[in-house]
Amino acid sequence: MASIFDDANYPAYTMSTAAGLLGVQPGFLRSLGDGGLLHPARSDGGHRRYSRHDLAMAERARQVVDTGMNLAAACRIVQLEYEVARLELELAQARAQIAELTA
DNA sequence: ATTCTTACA
DNA sequence: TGTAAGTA
Repeated sequence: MASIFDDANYPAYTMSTAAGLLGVQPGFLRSLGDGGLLHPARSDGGHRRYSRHDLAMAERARQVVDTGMNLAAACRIVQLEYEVARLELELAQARAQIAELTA
């Protein structure tokens, strides 16, 4: 049985844990939020709580920054990459549905 | 005891 | 950039 702790969207990681796992500074993670790429959940006291999905996005952003992009550009690029991936999936599903209906 | 967040200077 | 005050 699936637990909410298995959900990639469950906000399980504190700032220091997330930064440690990714090998980045806390400030980098925070700036990804300012750049509109991440919207981490908050604890009752206002501390950021990152999900595995947040971590995956942050990791990709780090890669893009490493290629020389500034932070704002990296946030935009990763955001667009994510949207393209989502649209590709949606297109594939739509095509599969068409194939089934026209069979 | 230390880290994290916001606010403000 | 740095400090302060409240959290976790």
